[in-house]
Amino acid sequence: MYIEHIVKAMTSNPLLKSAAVEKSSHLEYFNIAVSVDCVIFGYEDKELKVLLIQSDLEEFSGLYSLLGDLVKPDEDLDAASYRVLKDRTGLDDVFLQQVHTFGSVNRHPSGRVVSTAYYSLVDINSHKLNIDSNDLHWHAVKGIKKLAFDHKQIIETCVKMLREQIMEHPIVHNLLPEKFSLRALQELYEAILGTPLDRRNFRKKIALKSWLVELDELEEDVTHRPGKLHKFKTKAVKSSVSKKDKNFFLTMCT
Amino acid sequence: MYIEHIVKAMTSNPLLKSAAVEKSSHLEYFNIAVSVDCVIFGYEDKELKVLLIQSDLEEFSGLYSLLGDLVKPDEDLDAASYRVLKDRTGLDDVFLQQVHTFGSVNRHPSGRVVSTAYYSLVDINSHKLNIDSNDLHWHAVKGIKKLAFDHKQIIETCVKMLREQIMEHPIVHNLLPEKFSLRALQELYEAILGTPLDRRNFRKKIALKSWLVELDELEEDVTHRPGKLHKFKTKAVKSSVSKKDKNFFLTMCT
DNA sequence: TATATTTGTGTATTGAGTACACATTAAAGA
DNA sequence: TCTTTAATGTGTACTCAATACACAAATATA
Repeated sequence: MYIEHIVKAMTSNPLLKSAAVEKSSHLEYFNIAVSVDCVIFGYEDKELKVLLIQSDLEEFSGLYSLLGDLVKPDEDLDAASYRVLKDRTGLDDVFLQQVHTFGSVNRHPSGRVVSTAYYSLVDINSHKLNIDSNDLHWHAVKGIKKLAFDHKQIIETCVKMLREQIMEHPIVHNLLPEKFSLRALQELYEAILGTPLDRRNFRKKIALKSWLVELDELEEDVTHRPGKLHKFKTKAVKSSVSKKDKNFFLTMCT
Repeated sequence: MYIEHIVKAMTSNPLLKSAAVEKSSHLEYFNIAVSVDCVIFGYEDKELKVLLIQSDLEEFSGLYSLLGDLVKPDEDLDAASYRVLKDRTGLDDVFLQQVHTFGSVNRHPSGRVVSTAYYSLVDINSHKLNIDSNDLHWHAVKGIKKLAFDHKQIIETCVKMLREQIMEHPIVHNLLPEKFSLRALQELYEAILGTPLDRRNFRKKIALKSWLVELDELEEDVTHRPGKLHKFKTKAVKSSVSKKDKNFFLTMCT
């Protein structure tokens, strides 16, 4: 993994070592690397998945880690996360949301790295998706046990954020094909929330959002009564990408 | 301001400059400084205030900025924010909440600094509060115009977060004296939310939270009918400090 | 044509959010 | 001490969202 190579290279760099030892110099304050980690969620087989890569750090041999990289000196923090996403998946028309910054001293075994976590939702079956390495794999979030670094905690934090946001914004639109049944949408919500939902109440709630349009088409290849297909309104999807104002708290007493 | 001195010192450091120029070296990735900025809120004269310091950067002469500092190589990110708070105010028993990390390339004129913002609520009139410098002043949030760096945006982001959280958690407890009237509490909420509230509905809503105990004492020194005094339950206050689980989103259909 | 499986729909209940008005209390001043 | 002033303290009606829950209609398959 790129970031790990670099860190290894740096911590063995005599210039840096001497700088770190030279306590009276203010240079020591630059001896912290800044990185981004992307929690890229997908959805397959009725499970929420996350894209992980085999760690190539000795300390974490056999473990997986998130996709991340050091931020370049002339690169905005947000831009770094888009670059990682683009480089790793070929996707660049997806929203990325900053979640939290992790900065424990010992979170990285090879040196001090402060990392900002972003999450994103991508279509595992998109034709645009282009996984660039055999080391990359989709893992069911539920089945994740031990990961490199503090990446398990990062994923947990992002899942929490994701759960908070899916009822407010139609961000899940690219976890499904363009046309989908309400059942498929409900299964997706259940997978993300990790809890079963009542069908009638779920439909009522979704209808209230007016995110969807009902099509004049039916599911095919199902062994039972087919459901009507739906798709997201382009308007709703756009607003989910740009809308950052969470003023749902303004449900205050007036 | 400490952070600004250091950054000035570093960007004039020939060692660093050569490292930044040496593009083939991975050392360049350490040429990003990591800092924290604390948005320390207070409450006085029925206004939400924030603690600012006069900037000593030439570029920002005459402007105020937030309290911040570079993170030390052996210091957790969260610990750095507590250190800044403690050094600047003498307070160390206050919660600090991470809000967002700001990482635009050009946000700092003297060099690349990625900064994580935290917010905190402190009692302006606490006897423990010990403002260590004459350059430090409380400013009404509403009246803030131009600040150094992107600090105005940082404050806006933190105010947004604060507004979201005050109805979920009793975090405002140290913006008021131990004993206070419901009117005083309401004025505080109005100041934070920037909107008037209905008295009866506010009381109903607060009562529902069971954060308060009603005392057998009345306000004094008021020129009208005195209200009953209240205080926060210690239990409620403790949970506001530790509680990080925002599962209010679990109001999902079951 | 019977069976299995899923779709599609509605109502009753509860609780929160909101709008809104009047009697009570204490202090201050005439 | 009586009147004025300015705030406290309280309850009801309406709307809307959240929830629990059941049955008829549609399709595929055997």
